[in-house]
This record gives sequence, structure tokens and C-alpha cells, in this order.
Amino acid sequence: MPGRADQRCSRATGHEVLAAVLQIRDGALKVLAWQRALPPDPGRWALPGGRLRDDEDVEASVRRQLAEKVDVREVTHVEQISVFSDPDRVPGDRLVATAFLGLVRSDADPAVPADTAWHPVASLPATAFDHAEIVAVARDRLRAKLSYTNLGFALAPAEFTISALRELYSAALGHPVSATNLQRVLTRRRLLEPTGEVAPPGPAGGRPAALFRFADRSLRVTDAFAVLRPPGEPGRTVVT
Amino acid sequence: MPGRADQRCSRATGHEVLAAVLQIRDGALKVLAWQRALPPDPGRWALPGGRLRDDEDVEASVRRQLAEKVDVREVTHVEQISVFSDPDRVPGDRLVATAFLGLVRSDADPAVPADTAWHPVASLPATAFDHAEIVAVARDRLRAKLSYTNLGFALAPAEFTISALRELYSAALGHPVSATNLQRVLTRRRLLEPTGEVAPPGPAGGRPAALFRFADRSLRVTDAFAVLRPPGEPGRTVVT
DNA sequence: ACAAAAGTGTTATTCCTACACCCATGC
DNA sequence: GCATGGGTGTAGGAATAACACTTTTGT
Repeated sequence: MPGRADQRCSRATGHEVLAAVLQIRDGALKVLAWQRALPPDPGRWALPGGRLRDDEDVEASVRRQLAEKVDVREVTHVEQISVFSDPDRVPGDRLVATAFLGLVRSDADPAVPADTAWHPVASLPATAFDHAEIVAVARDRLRAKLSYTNLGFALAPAEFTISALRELYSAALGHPVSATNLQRVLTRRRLLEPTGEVAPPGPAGGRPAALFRFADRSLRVTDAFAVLRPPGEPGRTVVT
Repeated sequence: MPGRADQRCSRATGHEVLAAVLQIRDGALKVLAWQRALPPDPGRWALPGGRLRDDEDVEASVRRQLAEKVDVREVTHVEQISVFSDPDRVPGDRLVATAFLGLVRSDADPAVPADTAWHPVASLPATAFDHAEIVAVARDRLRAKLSYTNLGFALAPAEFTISALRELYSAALGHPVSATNLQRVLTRRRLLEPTGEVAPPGPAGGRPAALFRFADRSLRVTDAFAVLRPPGEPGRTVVT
């Protein structure tokens, strides 16, 4: 760390945290954003976040800042995504941002301030600064992790039917997912377990759907080292 | 970005970049580090890095700082890992670190300063600050990406035999890898292509080994969405 | 009985591992 | 020829996608 003493305040460099909080709402992947009233970028939509304080690390900071927009207890998963550090990513003094992915269960509907709303990730309104890029990275991270971890627990309600889960995965991934195969894959990997209960059928009738839950509600890698795994280990159910 | 104007220099917060540069040397995964002469943490080994400048983003910064320790042209891959932001991760003024993974081809032997050396990741000497944790995260990232991307290109020479590649993967992953299956998996995924040349056998004889190269020398995901991939797509050779 | 929705059975295919066997060279 | 290391053939098993079929409900 040579030169640590020569720090100056000539051009101040601040640090902020930003969260792309995603949720499946009305069958679509949406992100929480608030509409800026003041310059810079008035009228544009921005991700929740704010300055890093002296006494907190970035994880603590993002949780604190999120608390100003949503009930944090509703945010089931928070994970660091990437640093955005273009010197001119915001006008004025420099601001380095640590971006996060946050997930909210689809059955939650947390109260949000008047300036805050959910927007479809696939058709974002005009966004402030580089926030659209952050949302895209968050979306891609979610999609990747749905495939090799149990991250679905952070999108799904405590109990759900397979078809409900299929809709969640389908909306998050952006392509159709077969309920049949989804159930079999997730069951074989021991991600899902039946609750024993059933959900009542809809008005048109139909067989009542069995209810399932995620066996773990904390992040677990279920398909690590897809191919190059240690010899002799069982299939792809590597529990890490 | 409310409150941007109230920034103060009361407790200065700086930003540094740190790189865990990994290479397979002598059959082991090693990391580049330099031995601190001055406090804090004198005598301990630290990762290359330093302060972020006003006019560069973190990617540019890490490449610039690496240039002070190794010939940057030898670093074949650089990738952001994570932010380390514990308020007390270093003594004195606060310093937030963006950590990177760097990779050097196994046939390179770049000149390094006198205070700098390669250390086995599996048995690190006493490290400064939180640098051991950074190395562990970098190692895990490498291991994961070797399995679902073509990242091997960044570890391997331009041309290599399958057994040489097997040793690299084996050292990086920390477990034995079968040359037979490695070749078939990487060939089926179109990561490898034969050069048509052969390597001369060793002094004990043996069949001359065919030489291969990586088809791409830029990062490519070869096994995305291991299971939950769009319907109708071909096997696992999803080129993203 | 019929429609609707859920869940299981079944088959074909792809992918992977393990191991046996064949190939090309030095001595 | 024999040892050494490289490469291929092949069989068995596991996981998956696709689709047909059965089950359970409401009307």
C-alpha cells in the first residue's frame, strides 16, 4: 500500500451501493426503482442505494439503504454483483458503486414509497446513469444461478405448486420451462420436498396440486463442477 | 443520490484494487505476492495493487498496478471478483478494495521485482490484512469457471499436449483429472482443436503426443444453464 | 360424462465415466 | 522385443427432454 499517506480531497471520490431488487410480479421479472425528482437525471428511474457510511461494509450498507424503500425482511437474498467505477458514470464528484442483486419472494407485496415502483426488466423506462446496465447484470446473474443453485427459494413462496414454480422459473429465465421436467430435476437434486398438503383447484376444476417447499432456504450450490468433478463422486448432486 | 453534497474528509475513505494473480508453476497453483517491508504488517506477504486513480476505472487500475510487478502482457485474463469493505480491514484510514482474479499462462515466467515471489495457494505464508481471503475467493472462482467456461486458455500455453493440459487442470482444481475424459469433453464442446503437430517424446520413449490449442482465447461460457436451458436447444454446447 | 389441471410412465437421446485395448516411439 | 507414454473403442450408467397416459377434481 505505498503512498497511502498522500490521499487528498482534491477530487473527492465517494462510494455508493446500489441494489437491483428483482421479483416476479404478474408473471414478469420486475425491478424496484424510484423516480428521481432532482437533477441530475430528473424524471429518470434509479435503483435504491446510497452512500457507504464509515462504520459499515457494503453488505450492511445495502441492507440499510434498502430498508428505506422496502421492508428488508421481504428481501430473501442479497448478493454482490460487480463494481461500476467509470470515472464519469455520474456527473459531478466521482462515485464508485458496488452493485447488488436482491430478490423478493413472489408472494410478498412490500409497501414502497410514493416515488417507487416495480418495472419490467424486459422493458425498463428511462433509467438514470448506468443503472440499466446494473439491472442487466443482475438479471443475468439470477438466470445463471437458478440453474446451478437452489436460488429459486428466494423467488418462491414458502409453499407452492409445481405449476406456480414453473411460472416463476419461466418468467425469470425468459423462456418456457416444462413443469414435468422441472419437478423431476429439482426433486432429484433434493431441492424440493413435498409438504403433504394440496392446493384447492381453480374454478374450472382439475386435480388438486400437491404443495412443495424448498428443502433449504439458504444458498447452496447443487451442480458445481458440472463436468470436471472429482473422480468417483456421485452424479451431479454435489452438495457444497 | 441524496446527500451527495455533504461529503467530508473527516475520515477519509480510499479505494484500492488488489489482484490475486494465479499461475500453475511446478505443478502447483501459485499466487503472486510481494513482501511488505514497512508497517503495517511488515514482513507479511501482500497482493499486488494500489490506489484507484481519479481518471481510471478499477479494471484499468488493476492492469496499471500489475504492470509494476509483472509484464502485463503475460496476464492472459483479468476478472473482477468481489469488494472487500470491512471498515477495519486495514489499519488507519479506511480502504475499500476491489479484488481481481488474474491468470498467467503456465509457460510464462515473467520477471518480477526482488520483493515479489510466487507462493503455493495451498500453503500460503503469513499474509497481510485480508489478502488470504481474497486468494481463497480467487481460487474458488477459477475452479468454478474451469468447469463451465473455456477459461483453461488463460492457464495453458498456446499449444500443449493433453497430458500437459491434464496436469494444469488437475493442479488448478486440486483433484485428479482423467486425460481421456478431459480430451473428450473439451473436444465435444469445441474448446480444443488439434494443431496437426506432435510433441517429441521424452527420453524414455513413448508415443509422440499430438498438440492442441484452444479454439478461442477469449472467455466463453460453454455450459450455461446446465439444466434449465431453453427447450429445443442442442446439448450442452450453448455458445454465449 | 366431460373438461381441466396435475402428475407419472416411458422412451429415446445425450452425455459421461471407466477401463480395456491399440499405437508410436526410444532403447 | 520391451518399456513407456499417448490415444481410441466401447460398454455401462446416469441424467434429461419429450410426450403419452393416468389421476383427481369441478361442472
